[in-house]
Amino acid sequence: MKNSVACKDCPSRNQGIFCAIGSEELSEVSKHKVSNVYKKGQNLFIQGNHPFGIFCISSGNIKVTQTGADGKESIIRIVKGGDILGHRSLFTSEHYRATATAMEDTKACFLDKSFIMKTIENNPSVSLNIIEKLSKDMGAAESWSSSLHQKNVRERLAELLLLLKESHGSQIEEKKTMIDLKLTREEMATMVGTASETVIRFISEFKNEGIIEQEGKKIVIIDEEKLLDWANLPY
Amino acid sequence: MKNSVACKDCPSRNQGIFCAIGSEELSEVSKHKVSNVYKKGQNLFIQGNHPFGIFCISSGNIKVTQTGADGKESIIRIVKGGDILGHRSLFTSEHYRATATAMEDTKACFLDKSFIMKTIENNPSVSLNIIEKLSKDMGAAESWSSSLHQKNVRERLAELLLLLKESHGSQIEEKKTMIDLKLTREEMATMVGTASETVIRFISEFKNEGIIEQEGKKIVIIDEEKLLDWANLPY
DNA sequence: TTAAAAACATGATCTAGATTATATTTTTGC
DNA sequence: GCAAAAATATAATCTAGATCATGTTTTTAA
Repeated sequence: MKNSVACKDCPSRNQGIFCAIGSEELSEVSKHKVSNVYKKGQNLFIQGNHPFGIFCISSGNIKVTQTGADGKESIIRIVKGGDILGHRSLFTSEHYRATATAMEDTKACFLDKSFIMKTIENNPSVSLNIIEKLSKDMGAAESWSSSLHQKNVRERLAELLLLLKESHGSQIEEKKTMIDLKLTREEMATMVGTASETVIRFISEFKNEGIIEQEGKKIVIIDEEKLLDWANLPY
Repeated sequence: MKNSVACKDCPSRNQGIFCAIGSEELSEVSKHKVSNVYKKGQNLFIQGNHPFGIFCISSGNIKVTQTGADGKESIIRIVKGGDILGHRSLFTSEHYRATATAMEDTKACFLDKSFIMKTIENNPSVSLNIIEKLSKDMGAAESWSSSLHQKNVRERLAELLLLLKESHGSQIEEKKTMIDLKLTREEMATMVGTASETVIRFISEFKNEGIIEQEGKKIVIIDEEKLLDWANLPY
């Protein structure tokens, strides 16, 4: 409860699902929330556990991973400040299907189920925002799924970099956009569905071809055009 | 408008998102709906078009396909009677990302956007049902996506048959469940992400091993245990 | 600061499954 | 009812990318 900031002063306030509710209602949310800080590597929730509410991320990036039968991990989503987390399992009354891990030090607030449900029922704007968010995520998941079918690794990797640019990019100078995420090649491999060696190989190729460069642990896109070509996107 | 049945008499009434609303409100829905019949092969909507409302399927199966840059098609979902269709694109105000095609003669009702939005705002139960549905679909999409990463074709095909059994299975006798869908090997291939020849091969193997058999165009699962083994599911 | 552990890099092999080819069976339209 | 088209079947070859191996660099922790 230290580190606690009122919702109205949350850095992510106007991106979240509560962006359109009135200030009295927002202070209700504020009263009910429990703030928390997660260190890099800490889990917000674990696959198989029971959900009791949702998380509102105020800052930091969180990776959502699914572990298969053989223990292999896949990153299925990366969630950033302003997003909500854990809603899917909450609304289906299932156990968590995935594990959420802080990729860096992260601030998140927790809201319990009954309060969330009450808020949804009383605020159509909140439920519409949730519907919209789920719909967007669903579209992204399905598109990505068909990319997995139809594209080879190089194309998928190019597409991944473009998607990360959209979601986590920040322009650092004319024509240079940095992806604000520290991802290992191994982690990218689980997102693209390949071996880490293969990702290493293609990332090196992209670097040699002047498409990207490395700024410490972060990737900078310097030739988006070529990347778009390589990604072989429809429409 | 022939073939039109009141919502309260719809065969799919109690599975849909309107299952919990009052009878006066349901007759409102009934008044606003436009009923339609689609012949096998007809499209309900096409990738790239603009959505104006949602479809409530009263009977029949519909495949939702995405066409990639090279023109290759992938089936990303199969929707059956009782489900809604086209909501995702409607709520994100995007163009349709996929094409919906009747797999057999199908009855569907259309509800326009403004009416849907009004109904959601006035009926928390409807919005909760939509949230729940989207959450379920999202979970399925993400699980499947990580299966695509982590499993080989044989495992994925086994998993697909089990998923179709859940969604479209009907028990025809002790230990025999028929999948009520006429799918070609080619179509299964696009769902699993392989070549049709590969699906043909493995389906033949499953038949030889006494795991499945064919009833006309439909597949019957006769040894679910073995299929579960092969699918290599987690938990 | 320095030793151990991750992460990155690159080459050599190997294999699941794509592709190509050919034949048979089933379905469809006229 | 029959010809054409689509779907199924099976075998032979080929390749993208997995796996294995070995070395270097970077990060971490003590």
